[in-house]
Amino acid sequence: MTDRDNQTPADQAASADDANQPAEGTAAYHHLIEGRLEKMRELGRSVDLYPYAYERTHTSEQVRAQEEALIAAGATVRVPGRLMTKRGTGKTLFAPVQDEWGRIQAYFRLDGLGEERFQRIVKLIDIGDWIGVEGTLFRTRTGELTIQVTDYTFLAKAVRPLPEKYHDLSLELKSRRRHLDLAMNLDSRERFKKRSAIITEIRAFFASEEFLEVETPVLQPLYGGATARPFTTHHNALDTRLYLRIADELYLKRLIIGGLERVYEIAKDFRNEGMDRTHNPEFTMLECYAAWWDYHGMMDLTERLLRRLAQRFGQDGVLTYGGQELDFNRPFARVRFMDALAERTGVDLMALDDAQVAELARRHGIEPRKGMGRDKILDALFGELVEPGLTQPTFVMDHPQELSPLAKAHRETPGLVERFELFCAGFEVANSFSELNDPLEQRRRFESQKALMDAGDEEAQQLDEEFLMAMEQGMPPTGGMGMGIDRLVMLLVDTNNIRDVLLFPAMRPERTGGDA
RNA sequence: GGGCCGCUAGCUCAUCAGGUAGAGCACCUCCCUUUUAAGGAGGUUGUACCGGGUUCGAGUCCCGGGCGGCCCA
Repeated sequence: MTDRDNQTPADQAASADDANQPAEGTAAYHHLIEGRLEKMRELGRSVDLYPYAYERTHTSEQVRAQEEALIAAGATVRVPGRLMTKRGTGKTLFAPVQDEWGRIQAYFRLDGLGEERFQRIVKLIDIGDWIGVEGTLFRTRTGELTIQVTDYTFLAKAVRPLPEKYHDLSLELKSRRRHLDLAMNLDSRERFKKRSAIITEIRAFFASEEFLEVETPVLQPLYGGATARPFTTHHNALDTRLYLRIADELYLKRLIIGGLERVYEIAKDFRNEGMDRTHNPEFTMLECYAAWWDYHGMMDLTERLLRRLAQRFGQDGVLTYGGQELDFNRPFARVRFMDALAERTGVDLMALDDAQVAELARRHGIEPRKGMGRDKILDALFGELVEPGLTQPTFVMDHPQELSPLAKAHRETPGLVERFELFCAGFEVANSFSELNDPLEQRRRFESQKALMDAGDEEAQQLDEEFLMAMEQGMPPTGGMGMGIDRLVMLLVDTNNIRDVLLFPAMRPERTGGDA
């Protein structure tokens, strides 16, 4: 037992003087905080400021759901939560207590609690503090379900005040101080709980499809599986450079090679690139691989998954996104990449030579950058002309080969690969291939990627000898699919800003002044 | 990376002809035993993002930097 265990609450409050009070002149020091610390010391003379647990009987939601029975039985409930406002009328006090599920109003009366306990809640306990209220239920004159408090327990102190209650926090503070956003905005809470439910649903879906959930390395000696620039880090004990993964692909395929026939992973990937409304440097990716499947099988799987999510989280399989209704019940449209481009440009692109393709791009206001091959220009054209129009769920199939060094050549059309992307509301939701499983062809593809890198393409993929060695051991025919979870959640919660679906989006560090 | 806009009390925002900064919420004192953006009376708050410059005088004008937002690449 330490000395601290022998301290009375008053001793603890006294020690708060020197230990817990922010020094004057620091960022934490403020007259509002000072006032709260003052009251906390006073409060500490009669109650434990930081008790260890509280026996809850009901959440605010359960109280509401069971109102009738609880009132009929005259039952006592114990509900913990945060004190959100105080409305005193002299000898009474109304104060809503907020828990994870909502608020329930508590009614404190002088004649019920006695002078000391009543004055304590009125004078010493602040908005933002955590308390547990105990009492019976009734409806007020204005019809609000309320706990008539017979006793209450102080649970934790808020030394710093909550933000103003009428107006929303600025977008910046919502992201930087997510705890305040969650405390003040129940709809923000609901959005993040929905994100969690979506991911739970995805896992249930893959379980029902008999996929095995696996985990592969975040720290990788070589990065690959996507075209992107990586973050680098250093392992001290090995004295070696490591990369944060940009994709899971090359490891998941090794599992297929090893004989695990259906695997998936939901995890963070990291890409060292710009950030904007739809990009965060770390983001959550789903990848899945199934032996014996081609991209048609993956297309069917993807369609089943999206339909299930839309039925669970939308209105009978229809999502409203940005005012548009997206219907996931009907079979998804399936169009070929080149056909979609031809339709939009009025030109058969397979018949054009490289110079003609570049010229076509210029006519549509796209200036091909140096080092952009024919296929990259086609991709840029596609992004500009076709993607924004893909509102209803649409599979775009059979892309040019250069864009997809890990995809299997198209079984009928030379120069194309068996790949699809799923678009909804004008943005990409999923990307999938019939996976390349010919190690000699894979080596040639890596080598042409290396040529691109040498020519200055910083996104080109590295040649991964370990991966090739695994593939040389024999990889079954396999379908693979990747889906950006953050974008998917954006679609399902109807927001166009990735920060609304990331609890802690990347932000530039705040400079607090001085030498901080 | 470029353009435009913003940064003022703990929070959300006013103030702008360049003349010692204000509201609501929060906070403090008082009144009020069914309130709910409770109400009533009174009160406190600030390096006006940071650093330079112009000026008798700068939150306000100019320059540089920081952070954010929107749009574009």
